[in-house]
Amino acid sequence: MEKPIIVWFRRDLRLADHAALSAAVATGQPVVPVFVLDDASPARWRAGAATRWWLHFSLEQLGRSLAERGGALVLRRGDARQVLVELAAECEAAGVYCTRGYEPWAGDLEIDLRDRLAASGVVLKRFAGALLHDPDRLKTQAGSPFKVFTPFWNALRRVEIARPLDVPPRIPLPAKKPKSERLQDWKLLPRRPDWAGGLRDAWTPGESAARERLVAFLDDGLADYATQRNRPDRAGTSRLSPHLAFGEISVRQCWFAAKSAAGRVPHSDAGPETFLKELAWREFSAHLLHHWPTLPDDPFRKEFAAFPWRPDAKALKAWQRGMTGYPIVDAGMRELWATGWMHNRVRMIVASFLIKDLLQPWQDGEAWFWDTLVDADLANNAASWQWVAGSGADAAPYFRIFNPIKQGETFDPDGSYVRRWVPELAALPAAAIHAPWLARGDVLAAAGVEIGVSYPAPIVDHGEARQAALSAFASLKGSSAD
DNA sequence: TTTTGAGTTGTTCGA
DNA sequence: GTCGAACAACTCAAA
Repeated sequence: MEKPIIVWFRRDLRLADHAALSAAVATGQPVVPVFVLDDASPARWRAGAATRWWLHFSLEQLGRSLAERGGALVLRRGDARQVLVELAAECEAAGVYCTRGYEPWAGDLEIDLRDRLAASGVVLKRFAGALLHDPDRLKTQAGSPFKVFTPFWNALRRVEIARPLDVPPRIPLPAKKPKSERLQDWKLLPRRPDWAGGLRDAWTPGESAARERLVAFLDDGLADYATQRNRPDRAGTSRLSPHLAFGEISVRQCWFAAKSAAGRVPHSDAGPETFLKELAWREFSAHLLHHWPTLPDDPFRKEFAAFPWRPDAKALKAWQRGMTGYPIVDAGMRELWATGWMHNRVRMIVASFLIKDLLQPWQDGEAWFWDTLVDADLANNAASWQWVAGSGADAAPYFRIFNPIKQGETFDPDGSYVRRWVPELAALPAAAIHAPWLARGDVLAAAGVEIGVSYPAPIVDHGEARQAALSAFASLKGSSAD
């Protein structure tokens, strides 16, 4: 009897463009697909609550897709290294195949696993698949990793990106099927209270939904993406982020799909170009994290370690709950809480508000996003928070402080985004909705709004907060380096 | 080695 | 109302 190959699924919950799975099938040997619920990652970066919700359904889908092709997904819990060594012995596997991970702990974990498997004669093979290109092979002419996006982008578009692979038609079962735990027993879904109703309404996890989302976006989002992506009141973004975060669709599939769609939109390439650039930002963040593993915890620019934050549990709580008194900020935070996702433009606004208006450490915002986002991705999350804080690679300059009123008026001009997520302001006219505390008394009364009662008064005065932030950032200048 | 040009997403102020 | 400059230097990447 031929020895099986174990395919270790991680953040690559798909069958298409899965090099490890395709290679395993190509050996002609039986295949044992396994997912290990691994809490070996540092406690701070364990899967958050929204991530666990998504994972449940994504695994359910993956199991079904494998079964349709003759395979059977095995679920196990524990330290992945130990679990995989045991499973390999149990089913007398010849090898373990997986997609390489780039989180700070992933490399060491894979090497350790390789050594442990080798001790019992089992080979570990790692395949690329999480990114467009190998982070160790995209360097400046001087041989160092890029720290600035534009040259990174120029270099990325010059390299050849591997074409996506097809789904293997059949997944051959081993003669003796290894035991699997039951997904329900993992208790990934919330109960008492079941807060996931908004997530269920907003999302369909899984590979086939991911592919449908991509097709729908190419059809009616891509052409106008460059302008519409900034409008939280419209469906102008791709909404692919959670699917990408779980690897239900690969970034290479997205890349090539957008490129070929671009050829069909000859009048303008701004939309496709902007989308490719966004994929490149994801890539840039992943490469940064690969080369600077402390990115999620420590400021990339060391002088920011001396920043005079003013940690304040009440301010943080008001921000988390969407009770800051700034409608565009509160709308974003409530959209996040309800659906596990927030529009990209609004992410920048709420992050700028937490960091620069409330002077809360960016790590607190990062941790909240990590727990609440269905698309939580260590690299994107860390790099983006540091970008807003000004402490990151190629970051926003410190004097760039978003004005939450102006941002609301520009990107949610008729207030429909705010009305949707902050219903207590829904009856206000557009002219008043982004700064209700400035509205005339009769306008507020007619809309049934009482500032400080039915909706909070602004937690800070933006003008004053802006000045305080500018001087806080200016104070860094003198206190450099030591 | 030294030099040079450039650097995602903003806001405010004054002419 | 519109427009350009200032906001702050500094580091990066390439020539």
